[in-house]
Amino acid sequence: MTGDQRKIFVTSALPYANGSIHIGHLLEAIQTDIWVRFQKIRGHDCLYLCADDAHGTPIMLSAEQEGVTPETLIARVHAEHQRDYAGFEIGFDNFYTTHSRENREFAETIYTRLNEKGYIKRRTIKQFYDPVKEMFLPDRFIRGECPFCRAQEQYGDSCEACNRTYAPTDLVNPVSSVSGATPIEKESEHYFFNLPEFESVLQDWIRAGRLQPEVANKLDEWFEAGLKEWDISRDTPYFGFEIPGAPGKYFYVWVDAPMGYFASLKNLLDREGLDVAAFIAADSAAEMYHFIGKDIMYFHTLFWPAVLHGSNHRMPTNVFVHGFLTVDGQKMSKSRGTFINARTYLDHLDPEYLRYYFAAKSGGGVDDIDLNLNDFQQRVNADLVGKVVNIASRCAGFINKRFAGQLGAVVHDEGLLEEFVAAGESIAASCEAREYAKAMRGIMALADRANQYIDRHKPWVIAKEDGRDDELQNICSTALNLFRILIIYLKPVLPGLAENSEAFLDIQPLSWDDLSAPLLNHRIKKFKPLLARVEKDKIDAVIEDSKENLLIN
RNA sequence: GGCUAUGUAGCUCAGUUGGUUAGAGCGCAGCAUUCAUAAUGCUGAAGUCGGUGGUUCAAGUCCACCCAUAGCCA
Repeated sequence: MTGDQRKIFVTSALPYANGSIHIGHLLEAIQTDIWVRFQKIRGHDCLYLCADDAHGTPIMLSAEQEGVTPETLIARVHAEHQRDYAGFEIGFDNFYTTHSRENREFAETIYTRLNEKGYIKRRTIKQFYDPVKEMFLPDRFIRGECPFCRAQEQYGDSCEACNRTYAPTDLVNPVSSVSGATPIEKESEHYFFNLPEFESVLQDWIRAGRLQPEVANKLDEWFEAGLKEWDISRDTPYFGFEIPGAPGKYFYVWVDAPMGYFASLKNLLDREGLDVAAFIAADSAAEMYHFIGKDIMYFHTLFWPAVLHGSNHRMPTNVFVHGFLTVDGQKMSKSRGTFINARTYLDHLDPEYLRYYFAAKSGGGVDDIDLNLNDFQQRVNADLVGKVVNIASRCAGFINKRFAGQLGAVVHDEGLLEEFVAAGESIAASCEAREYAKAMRGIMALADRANQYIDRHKPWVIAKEDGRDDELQNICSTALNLFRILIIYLKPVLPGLAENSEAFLDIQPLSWDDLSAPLLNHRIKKFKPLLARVEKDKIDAVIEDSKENLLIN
């Protein structure tokens, strides 16, 4: 650990304000939160921003269906999202909304700059229109027969049966899913962002950045196919920000969504009397990272960097792409009860289990991650309760009962303790690279070493022999110090376990700097179970409740 | 349909630029132990590395095709 303090800001993708947070969202939020907590515990200045993505047609229509204003809807969902994330110990520095004053300012100034530089073009296009509802229809609100395989009830952009894509006008017998009317084609003037003009800038950015190889490969494909202009406007009625100087035209939700990262940051910094420019100006020295799912790469690796560059802002330092979550090897399914909402999980299970399990399976790549429920239970119990917490559990009794909670004065095995401290380097490197699975394997290998150490010295035998009190005390104290080091390493993943452990050891919050200073001659508290085991019936209850939610909705 | 990925022991995953008998954890079996939330330690069984062909002295690792899965096609 050096004195070079980095200035970093990090985001998770904005959840859409039209539904609940589910474990798929949490995969990303947990991966991000672990990284942020890791940076903080290492002494860096790191901010974690997120917000609700509150605009677009689906939200407008949902609000209408409920008979409330979109503002009412998104305020309710915002509160719910905040609560759910907090339940999983996601430590946002700010969780804001794209429907905010700050975001409107960003959208307007960025657009105005792009327009002044000639990056915005206008063109009239033909689009499906619902004559009953009197609105243009997004592709997913048009349904019909697939032109290729003739499957019924397919969306306007692609067929779920044969997986092919097409234009909504190709659908056979199209129907508006808003009103049931047959849509008609209608002309409208749209605004386009001239993405192709940024090709060389983006190529440079990609070469300079350190994108994951899979991501770079995908980008190559898009470059080879040729970049296309991006339609950034939508016609009224639309819930969003109106485009300056264009009455009745609104920014497409994906235009102002990433700007929401900045809005959230600005909202936070304004409260603290700090200037957002230090983070977002073209010459900013701060690092900026986006954690996103593989489905929204295009927006974050092409549109967003181009928009930033075109409007005189800095570009992202990197974009970290992860895969999707499957449950027991399959897509999350409402009927199987594996479409698990954050709230449903929290009703029965400790968030730390999921945090650990996701960490144990995150390799830093774009492959999908499977939540295997059986493996989940066994892995969490074996690793966290059986290995890590057990170290404290099996030594604390001796210290408490025989030495009134007082730790020994001498480290019984200096070499082992040094080995634990030294392992921090590679664990930190893995965390930095988001290879949490590797980090967890390293930590569990240390936990094995600690248990072997206890087995080798058999405190329960020494305890029965006269005149060996110092030895007993020092062995148990050493093991507890090994445990303390493991807790430092696990703290970004398991803040709750860390907090319980700090209370048990009766110490201040641990940080990476505490590694090399062992606890000696120190009085600890009575040991209480630091983490309960995962019970099978609780997992079953989550699945059952997830099925029930299906019936209610 | 095109593209980018993924497919390794029952389960979840590692496998660097191709090179001796393919690794780990969980689970399982046996033994030991009883300090600990039936936790721990030791030993062991278990894989024709998705399939078929090919390149090579040598391929889980390279090439072609095929199959399955995920995402993207703005």
